[in-house]
Amino acid sequence: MMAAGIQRGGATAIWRQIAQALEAEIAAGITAPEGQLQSEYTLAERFGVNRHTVRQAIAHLADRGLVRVERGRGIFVRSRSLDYPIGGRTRFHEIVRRGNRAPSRTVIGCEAVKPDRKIAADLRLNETEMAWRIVTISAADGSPIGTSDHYFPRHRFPDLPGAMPPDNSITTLLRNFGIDDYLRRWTRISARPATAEEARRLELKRARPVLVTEALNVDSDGVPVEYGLTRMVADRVTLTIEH
Amino acid sequence: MMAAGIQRGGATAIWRQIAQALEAEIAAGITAPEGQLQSEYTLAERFGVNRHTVRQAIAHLADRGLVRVERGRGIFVRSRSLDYPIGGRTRFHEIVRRGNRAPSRTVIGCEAVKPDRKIAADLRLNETEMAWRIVTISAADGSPIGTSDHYFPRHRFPDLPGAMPPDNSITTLLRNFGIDDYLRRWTRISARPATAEEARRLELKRARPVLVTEALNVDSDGVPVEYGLTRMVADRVTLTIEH
DNA sequence: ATAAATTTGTGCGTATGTATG
DNA sequence: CCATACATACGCACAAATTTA
Repeated sequence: MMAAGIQRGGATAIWRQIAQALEAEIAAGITAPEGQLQSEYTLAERFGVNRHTVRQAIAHLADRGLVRVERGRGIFVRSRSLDYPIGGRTRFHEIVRRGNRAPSRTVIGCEAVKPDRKIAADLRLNETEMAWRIVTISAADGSPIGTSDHYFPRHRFPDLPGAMPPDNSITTLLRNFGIDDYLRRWTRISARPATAEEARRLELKRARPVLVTEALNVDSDGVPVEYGLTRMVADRVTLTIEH
Repeated sequence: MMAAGIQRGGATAIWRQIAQALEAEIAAGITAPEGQLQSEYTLAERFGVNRHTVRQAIAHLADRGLVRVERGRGIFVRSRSLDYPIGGRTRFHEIVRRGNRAPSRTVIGCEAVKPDRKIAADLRLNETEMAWRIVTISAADGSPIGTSDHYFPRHRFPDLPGAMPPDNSITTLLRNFGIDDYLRRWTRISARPATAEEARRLELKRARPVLVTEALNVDSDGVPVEYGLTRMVADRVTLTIEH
């Protein structure tokens, strides 16, 4: 039984000392984000205490959002999530760069479709008009952040697939059609577990929750130019809004 | 085998006709929100098609968020979720009433606590200052929408528990302390599966996702008066933001 | 497909030290 | 000094979820 720096009968409770020790290890990067901690049993042995005492410490860390406990699997370090400000000018590449991470976007599909009624209404398309749908995966430092369906009115962007810039930036794409600036008019946010397909795209092992955001972008005249349906990995982003 | 209005070899695929038929039934309220659809096998028999064809239709409805498929349990109609606008003046009671539903808030806990460092910083409290924490459950038409931890600086609200209005409205509570108006400065949004305790409070059967929102409210002088941590049932609300 | 092993969740009982009245 | 309450800590047993063999 190695005490491992634990002081019994001192002023601070044993479980608090353990919580502090584990927090320090996480802060120091000894246990990486999304990495797994030792099991409760192992930690109890290591600190020379009962498993309940370790559990008390872990519960405290979980409450504070530092770790995530999964029954039957283990204890995992929560990765510091990307701060994703949503506002009138929301630009994926800018946001990720501001978080000191490298943005990238992959196009996994591009086709002309007859849009859903609701989407057509948002884009002010009539029954016969078509839309381009571009399906993408966005990542920060290579780790997938979200997958999006972008809809554009086809009549305004005749050869959209050919105008796609190398970095797949929406901002650059719209600029190629003479739209120098665009604004986000509204955003709707909900959440649900990822589907199997989404889990595959976003490199999730299980059906973790995704934040589902719908947003409408308009040009400087207020005319809709893009409708986007994005599913973001809830564990990897925090949406922020300044009012 | 009853065809039940299905046209074979027509212009529209059979699965689309089935999807439309089911959508119409949901819209007409024949299957209530959160109610269970017939099983895939039963539907297949009813429409006189193969179960795979029904599955195609159901998958389409699930994609559009009209139904939720739970393996081993069945197909459930998603209840039309409450539109919850988030902005500078966000008031729970007003929002729910605007959705033509009856708001209610239950207090399940009220105590003086030493706030977390992060919360203390947001409320501009020093190490020694205490905060009131009021734990509530908010509901629309009796159906729980979310559960919140509200933090208030104690020095500014000496006898806060005694000043709680009958309807537990935060707006009225603050008015009782001379704060006629307050504004939301920012909101942070993430999502995760509900904990067991949250599932109990929110009347969820399993760990469905909750939208976790943190928000800071300030008075007309910009001084923080309330920090709120709310966990909302993702299936029952859609957050909306106008930019 | 099944079984075994691993890991967390929960409950009960016991014991100790500290603070309060 | 005693009674009570509370937080802390340990031990054992089993349930439930997940992974591995």
